[in-house]
Amino acid sequence: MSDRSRHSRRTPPTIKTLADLSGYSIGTISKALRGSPVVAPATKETILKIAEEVGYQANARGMALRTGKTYQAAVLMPVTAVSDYEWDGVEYTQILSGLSQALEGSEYRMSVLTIRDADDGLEAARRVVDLGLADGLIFSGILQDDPRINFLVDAGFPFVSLGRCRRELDYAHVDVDNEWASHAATQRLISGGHRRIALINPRAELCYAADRIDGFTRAFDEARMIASTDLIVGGDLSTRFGRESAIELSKRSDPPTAFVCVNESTTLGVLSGLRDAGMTIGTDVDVIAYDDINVSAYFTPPITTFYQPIEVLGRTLGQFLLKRMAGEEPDTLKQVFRPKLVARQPDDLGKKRV
Amino acid sequence: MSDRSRHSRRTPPTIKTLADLSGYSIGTISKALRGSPVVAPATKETILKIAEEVGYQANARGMALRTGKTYQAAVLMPVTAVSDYEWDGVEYTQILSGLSQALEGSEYRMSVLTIRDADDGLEAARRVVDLGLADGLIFSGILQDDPRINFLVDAGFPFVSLGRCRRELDYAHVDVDNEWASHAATQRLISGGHRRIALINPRAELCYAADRIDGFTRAFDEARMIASTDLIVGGDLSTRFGRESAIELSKRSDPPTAFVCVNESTTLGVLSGLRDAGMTIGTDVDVIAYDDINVSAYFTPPITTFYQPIEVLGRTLGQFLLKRMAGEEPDTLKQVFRPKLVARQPDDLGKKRV
DNA sequence: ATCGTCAATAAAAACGTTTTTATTTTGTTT
DNA sequence: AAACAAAATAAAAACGTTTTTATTGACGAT
Repeated sequence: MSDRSRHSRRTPPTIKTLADLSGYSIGTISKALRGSPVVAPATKETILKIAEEVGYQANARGMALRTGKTYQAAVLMPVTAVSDYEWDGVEYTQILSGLSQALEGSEYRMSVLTIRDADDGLEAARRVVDLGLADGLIFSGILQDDPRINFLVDAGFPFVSLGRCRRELDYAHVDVDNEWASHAATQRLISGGHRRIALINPRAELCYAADRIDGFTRAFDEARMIASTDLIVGGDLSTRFGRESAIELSKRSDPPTAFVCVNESTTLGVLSGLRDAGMTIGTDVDVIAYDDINVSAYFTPPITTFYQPIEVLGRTLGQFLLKRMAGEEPDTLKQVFRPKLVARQPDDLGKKRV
Repeated sequence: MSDRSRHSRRTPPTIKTLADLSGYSIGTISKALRGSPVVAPATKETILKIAEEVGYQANARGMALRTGKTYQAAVLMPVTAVSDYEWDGVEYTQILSGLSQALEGSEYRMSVLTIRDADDGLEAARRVVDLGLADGLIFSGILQDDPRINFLVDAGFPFVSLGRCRRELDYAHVDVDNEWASHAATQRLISGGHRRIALINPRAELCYAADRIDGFTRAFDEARMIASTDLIVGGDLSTRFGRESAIELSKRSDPPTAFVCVNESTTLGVLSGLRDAGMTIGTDVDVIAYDDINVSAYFTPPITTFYQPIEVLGRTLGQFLLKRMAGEEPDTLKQVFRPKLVARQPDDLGKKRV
């Protein structure tokens, strides 16, 4: 044991080692290991046994060179240059975690490329495709007309996006039903008697910003009311943005009585801003959030959220990507998740105040 | 342009293309590209010009096979199996971000391997070394006697750890001065008149748990007081753990008047737990935290923290790893950061209550 | 003039696979 | 028994590099 491990550290066994040991040629060894049907069952068994014995592990670099594959799945992870803005991207831990679960059994590993913005993302996607850095790609932060999607569809390169852009293209994706969630949150507040509702939204270029506005206005339309579109703000999803937005909006002549927030980071900021503006949650104002890292329950006070475990999205992304890399067509690889309502407040202040 | 790009999509230029185009042999091309001094300056220039013209990019797989290098830096990222526990690991986004900044100019890319616990981590480290999955390794969550460090030092494999174990070994690392931070926090509370101070700590196996206890007790020792070691609790660093600990500790016959928390996740939980226990921060109890994702300012109320941008740790990890992979010895590649005190509360309740 | 030295380059080997093509063996058909 | 097909395996080529070894030509010293 100690002897073998010492030997194997010296030079790990290759296909050639197996050839010498078994007497078969390296071609036959290769076929046996890959389970090709042309090799006789008895031979295959012998070879596998020897491979097992010497602890043979295929050399990824050799395979990569010959096949042109990398056995890597690349992920584009957004990072912001602004350094005092650190909640940003926390959900990526969950995505990577889910992704790695999906990739677990497969022979694929995960490679992370960081990007600063969408242009940077396109650049990275180009590198992945042109240099063959990976066999498949995952990314998020989809724009309304996302250049990465256009490029990759055009190049025929396997990818799965978290989010969908608004162009009619056939590609694999996973998404949260933002239109639905935003509609449900807004509707809940309208039912609670609210008329002036603020929507704390992502930047307008992002596709799901539009989805959320759609759901928001639909809820008002259905109630035959005028949507408070003047209370929609968009920005980076930082805690600071949430805080500043809340303070700003509260100062208006006709301020909101309720907030719909797009993620937990902004929510924390909104709560902080409202506190400073002298507003008390549940007395002066209601807040509904989208819960991305499951800590809304611990906010002061706990607030109503829509919850969708991001890890599940990550896992689905991984499963879809594996299928896509195996050659499956994108048309069946599309899934939109509906987050679950977790009601922690009545959210009916609107009634009480009237 | 369109024509060339179409051509390059067909078959990207290789060293052989350059050989044909220039009339030199592939060996000379290779040497010219790598800047070997044996090739004549004029020749080198010609070759580089042609390479530029046809947009030559070295094939990573070919290089990898020949050199045995992968040009990948692997990161072990911990993920927990428990799914409703999602704050966990948020700081990894920052680490990856910093790391990628350091790797930016280099030819190295970043590969992420997820691990469930320290054993899993050792397993992953073994795979990286034995299969040559990467040229260097980064990991955190160091145990008091960490098997990964022992293994990698023994194998002579380049790595940098975030955190240091307590064994006398020579290896590159980056760390936060937890002993100092914990001491400073405790001392501040003692100066504020507190005697019964709780320490919300990580699991005891983790090396920095011991560091924090050391600093905690040292502060008491220096004040010639008995440390409230009965108020030290350790656990996973979840929000739930913070909350449950706070509730539990508040119920004791001799409860703490102050808390020192190890990260923001537990802090949020502690605040939530204290609220439920009917305790008001700044009136009944003081809390000092270690700020990892820069949101403590938005807590209710904002609390005093020790702040160390994790991205900086990540960047340093990357810089050290590059040097280590370039063959530099570990003895100069060691750095311990002292977090910065951000005082947001007087933390002197102990005086007022007496 | 001849020999070695040096510089520049070419040629060949090697890294570990997979895949294509060639060869051998076995069994079946006539 | 000859011819052929099928099955099993061997041999060779290829993927794109780097590195080692060989070759060529020019130059200076004898």
